[in-house]
Amino acid sequence: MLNQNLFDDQDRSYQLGFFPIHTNFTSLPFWCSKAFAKMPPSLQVDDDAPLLLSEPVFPKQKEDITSNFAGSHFFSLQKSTANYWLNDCTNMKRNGDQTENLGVLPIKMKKIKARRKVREPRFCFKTMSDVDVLDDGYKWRKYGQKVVKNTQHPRSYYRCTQDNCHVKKRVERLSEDPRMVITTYEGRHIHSPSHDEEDSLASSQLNNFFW
DNA sequence: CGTGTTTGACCTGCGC
DNA sequence: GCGCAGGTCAAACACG
Repeated sequence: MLNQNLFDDQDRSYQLGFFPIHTNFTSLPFWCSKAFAKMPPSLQVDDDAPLLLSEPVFPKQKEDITSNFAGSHFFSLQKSTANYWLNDCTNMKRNGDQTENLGVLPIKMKKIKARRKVREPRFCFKTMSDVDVLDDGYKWRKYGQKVVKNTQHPRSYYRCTQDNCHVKKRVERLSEDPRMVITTYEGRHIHSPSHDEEDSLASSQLNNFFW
């Protein structure tokens, strides 16, 4: 298994996702639902600080880790039964056909608050963009739009168009700064990005690895 | 005609 | 239990 060292059956932990972050970032991605967990103070997002992430990039090939993301910080988010872990995978490198994590720095987060209902994992990105819907390689169908209280801009709801894939995303603009787009992903894709279908077979395992 | 968007109605979770 | 707000549905509509 590619990232075997990130799985722990005894602790029932599993990978939630990876965050390649370019060097010009001014804040870390944050776990969207504050009810789930809170980042440790050193990683908390300051709402008053300028928030800028490069567009969320989802590497399709493992070579992307060492090529396209060279010089970038690269984090993985892992969930166990009781905690969230943020691993710094910046020094990940290839070793033949195997990819291994080097210099992984697990950061233990606060205990997860018990929830009444189990939800799919969510990831939230704040991106400075003129367009609302960022190209993440997947095909989405809009199924709703809602004006959220105390906000000027409507929130749009999208579903992945792939059969049997139940991933959803919400897109809204920050009321304090309309230049910022907040994109929230919910769930995991069970397929490769739509523009990458020709090598979906070869990358299917990788896709599970990354998302 | 097929596909995607719009939008009002309806459903559901949550706080009080 | 009630009311509010967020999330979803689905019919109507737009467009290529």
